Amino acid sequence: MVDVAQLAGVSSITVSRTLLTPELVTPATRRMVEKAIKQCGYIPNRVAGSLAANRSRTVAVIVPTISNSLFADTVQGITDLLEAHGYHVFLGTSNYDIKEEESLVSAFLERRADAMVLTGISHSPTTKKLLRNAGIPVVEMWNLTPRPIDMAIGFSNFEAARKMTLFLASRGYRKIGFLGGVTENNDRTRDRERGYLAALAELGIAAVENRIVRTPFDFPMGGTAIAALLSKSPSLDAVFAASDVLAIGAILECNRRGWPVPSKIAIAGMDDSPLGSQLSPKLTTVRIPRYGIGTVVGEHLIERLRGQASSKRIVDLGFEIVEREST
Amino acid sequence: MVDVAQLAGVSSITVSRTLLTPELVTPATRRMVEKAIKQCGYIPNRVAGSLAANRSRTVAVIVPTISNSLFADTVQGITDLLEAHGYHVFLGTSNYDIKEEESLVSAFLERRADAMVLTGISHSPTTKKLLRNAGIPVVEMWNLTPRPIDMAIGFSNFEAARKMTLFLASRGYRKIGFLGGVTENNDRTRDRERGYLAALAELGIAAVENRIVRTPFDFPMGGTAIAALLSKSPSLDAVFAASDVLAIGAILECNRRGWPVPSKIAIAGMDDSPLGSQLSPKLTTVRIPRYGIGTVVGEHLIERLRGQASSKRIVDLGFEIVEREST
DNA sequence: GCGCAAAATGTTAGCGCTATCATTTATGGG
DNA sequence: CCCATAAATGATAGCGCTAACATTTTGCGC
Repeated sequence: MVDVAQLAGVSSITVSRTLLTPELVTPATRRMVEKAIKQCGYIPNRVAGSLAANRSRTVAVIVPTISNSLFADTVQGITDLLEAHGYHVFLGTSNYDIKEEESLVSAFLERRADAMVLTGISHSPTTKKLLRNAGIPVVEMWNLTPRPIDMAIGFSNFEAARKMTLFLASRGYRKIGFLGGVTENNDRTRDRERGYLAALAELGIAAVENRIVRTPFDFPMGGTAIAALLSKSPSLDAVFAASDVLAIGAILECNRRGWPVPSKIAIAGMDDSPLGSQLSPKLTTVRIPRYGIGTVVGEHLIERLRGQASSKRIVDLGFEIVEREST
Repeated sequence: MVDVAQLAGVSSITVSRTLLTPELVTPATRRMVEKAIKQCGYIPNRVAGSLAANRSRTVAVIVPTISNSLFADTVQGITDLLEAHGYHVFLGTSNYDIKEEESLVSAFLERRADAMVLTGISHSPTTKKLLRNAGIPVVEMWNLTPRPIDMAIGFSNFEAARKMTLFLASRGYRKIGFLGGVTENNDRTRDRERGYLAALAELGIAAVENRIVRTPFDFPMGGTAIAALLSKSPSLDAVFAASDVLAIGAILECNRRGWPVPSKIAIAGMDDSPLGSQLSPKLTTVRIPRYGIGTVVGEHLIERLRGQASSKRIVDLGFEIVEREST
């Protein structure tokens, strides 16, 4: 930077200002400096800048996985908004493990991220403590809680599952099974299971443990799980899967076995992944504002990073049941 | 850090050493310091550390997208290896746009990443210049080139497509269409198209432009594209899709329309995405060492970051044709 | 207990930038 | 043309850490 300054015949602080606050520099000077920067091939050192300014212009986002494209839209939404405001988004994946999440949070805090976005509301006590002490904006997304660390932006996974179960009942299905995720450390899938059970209770249908299967989220497991479910409870007339991945795997397994969907067994999913509408039969599911969560998270962070008190600490973005052919 | 040092009754450099090179500190002192760290809730400032040490213990990885789970395994492979060696992986997505890639490269260089991993071998001239001048290890992955910026680790997309086309011919198919990606800025899909054409030439089959459709990689486009292809060239007996996403979309469309696969039309894909083996019919495809690419990239980077000259600058990890039911 | 090498710890300077305040230069009204 | 004010630029210090070297302590053979 000193080289650039000399070449442009100004002091280094003017170079710094040309980069950070060009409106404070006379256009003529600015052009000189910009020319010198190009000539030197100067690449600003943001590590030094972050240290001096005590801010990194960096926001960390932690999602459980990127193997499943579920969170990709949300990350895109966050990125689109924040990059437009000069922030850089760093992505980490926790593999649905709160210990891994904790170590990511530490890593990002050590690198002085200006804000942090987590997926879900289940975190280790250490994670929560670290974030409360960090004094930076924190968003928990994809689920709601009355007592967020700082902000919660998402939708009620409980209500979504409850409504879908009630919807299945309204279509005449009574023996409704549940294909759930592994609930440990996954509050979204846990709330979805709770929603399913709550709906059954409202309907006066007894919950039966062997109508429930819990399995990791991947396509083959969806197939395995529905086969297991129907062999345990052959009289089921519908299955609600806590994730489209499982629902799709289940439909494909039914196709392979020649079981007609929905006449033998109705299948509903959740998340509205793009593949669902391509299957035969097309998948009934719950649409979630995946990209919207991202943009709203971004907007709130920008507000807070500008020092404004955020308008709302808890934002419910809702969901929508999409009835297609599989129910 | 000064607080920690005082509390532990040592100098700050000892605290630093306890964190960086604990083997240089007496166990007793180490325990004191660790206790003091815990007591203070001290979080090391790696921004300052990076500035002082002139290294960030950070590796940047740029992939085209995370919406398609294709690259997720590779990223996981890189991450698994590098985290084990104390490096942190930062992920960026370029959306198949070399200008976006360029700005990501700048952003990562400004943050002084210790190494950089790019997907593919097509980059803007500025990107290449920046990276050559940066003096850090650079890997281009998922494709090969005789003249990499620094290292290339992947497989020959050309050969993979050529072999698959020849394979289709060996099964008796002669009128083979091609479902390609958008070749602009995507060297992998471009090489795959070239491989398809080279195979046709070897077979003495004339390439026909209306047996080729190029489309963005998503499931619905696979369906649209195969319908378009068969309406333009109804006599096709096979289609080779440059990506499983398209092949899967195509098979689902055939299922919807009641077109039997492979008896009416055979369909082959490439990438071996997990969904392919769940479809009816199961998808014939090319298996690619997705995770393996990641680990090999990681290994080579570690070597280089330790200052060793890398064993090889170009690594061909190969591929494998997986014949299933769709051909 | 002495001397010496090795191990452990400390001192100092400086990484490259920006915040803060100081200074210089332009602007414009009387 | 002067002075008050604003705009533009500069000097200086310091962000929190580690590299490099300096010093002290320990261990050990004799």
